Amino acid sequence: MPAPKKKSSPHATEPKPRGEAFVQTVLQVTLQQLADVGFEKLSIPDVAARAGVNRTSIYRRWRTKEVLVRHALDAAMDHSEGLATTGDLRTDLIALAQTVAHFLQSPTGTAVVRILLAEGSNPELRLLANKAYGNASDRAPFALLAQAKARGEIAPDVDASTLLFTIAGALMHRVFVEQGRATVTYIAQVVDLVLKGATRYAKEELLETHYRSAHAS
Amino acid sequence: MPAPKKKSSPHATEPKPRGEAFVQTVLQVTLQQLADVGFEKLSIPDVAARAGVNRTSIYRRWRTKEVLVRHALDAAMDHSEGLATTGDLRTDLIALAQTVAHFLQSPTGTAVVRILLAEGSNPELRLLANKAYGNASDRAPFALLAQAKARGEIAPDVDASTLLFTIAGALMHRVFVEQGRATVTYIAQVVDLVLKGATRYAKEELLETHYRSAHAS
DNA sequence: CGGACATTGCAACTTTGAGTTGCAATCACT
DNA sequence: AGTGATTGCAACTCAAAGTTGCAATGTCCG
Repeated sequence: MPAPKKKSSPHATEPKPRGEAFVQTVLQVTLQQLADVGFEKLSIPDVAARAGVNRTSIYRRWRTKEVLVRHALDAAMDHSEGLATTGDLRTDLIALAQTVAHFLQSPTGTAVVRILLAEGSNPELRLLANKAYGNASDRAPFALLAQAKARGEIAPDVDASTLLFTIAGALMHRVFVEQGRATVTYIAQVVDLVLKGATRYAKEELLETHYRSAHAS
Repeated sequence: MPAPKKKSSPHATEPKPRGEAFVQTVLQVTLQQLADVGFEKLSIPDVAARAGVNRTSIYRRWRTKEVLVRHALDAAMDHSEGLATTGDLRTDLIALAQTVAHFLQSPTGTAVVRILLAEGSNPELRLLANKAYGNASDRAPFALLAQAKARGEIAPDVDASTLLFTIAGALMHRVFVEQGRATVTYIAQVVDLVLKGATRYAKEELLETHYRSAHAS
């Protein structure tokens, strides 16, 4: 008997009655609320009201606020998209930064960052938020930089995490502190800054350096 | 409301009774509490208990939590230190970043950032937090960069705020997301990254660019 | 010194909002 | 149709914020 599920009977022994829609609605609203008012101000009665359901029903499924939020975040971060790489470092970094920016500006991302910053305690929640945060950009970025470094495209003494976190920090500052949009233009500016440096046009100095090293050997 | 201080006697018309010490204690504790539990979880009864005073007394002076926090922040950001500049851009930027990092890691700074990120609404509070944030580094940094740009030390198309906010964002990420210390080493790394760029050693490409621009037209 | 004024503390009260429980209504699936 | 599970509803408990009247204490000034 084809049992992809848990029960042997072919008919749905795991009935997804109105319950499934219920769960989805509540988790959705929880995320929204999380982004809007933050973790601390989020309350189950509020979520219930906004979701158009009764508090009691929520309390019965998720005993506490923490559990509810955990499940909401869990459900929200299932879709980890692979990061397509073109081989051009600048292009790839911009694409990556766009992914991160998109995440930061989404309800989920906002919620996650708020938890990360405000919930210094609550190790369980922090862990989950960290997971969600890391999930948005996985390990791929590090591979990206390792390759670039192997190609000699970036300096060997540049720390990959410093570079990535600087970009991420710039985006966070843009979105949350300045409360501005992280446009493609802005993202490109940041990436270019970090890649080429602010002093990129001091050609004389660079040439000098080159000649010196060329003549030295 | 302002106390009726207009007395006929020329002596201390602004009496500082036990009230002054009271105010200072409460504001101090408020700041501490703000950094410890954040704005949302902060409650006047808690502050009262921690300050060893009665809630009622606090309620009478500051009607709401918002007012109390506003005054606490106001009192905390009086000392704006001038930024000494040496003329060397890298040195000055590192010094500046250290000031910012120091602020971010202080109770006041933590509180301010938490408010900035969590209190997207509350325009009044946000405004004050912004003021406190900006206060940590005033306009001096912009002058710094303007001078460097005038000297041709940095590229003319580099946006000053992008550069500064990228550094600030990197520090915020370090302190709040990674929850690590912003050491001098790390700060120098970030500043160097932003100034020189990750691709600083790709001499061939830079030379190529130079030759092209030299031979072209 | 002493009396008026202001400030703080104290205790009891009201209010608000989270969380709980028993029961009726509803839906799903046999 | 009937049975079991799920949701809604209404009334409750409980904790903590905020309020008020009054007593106690300190300060100022004649």
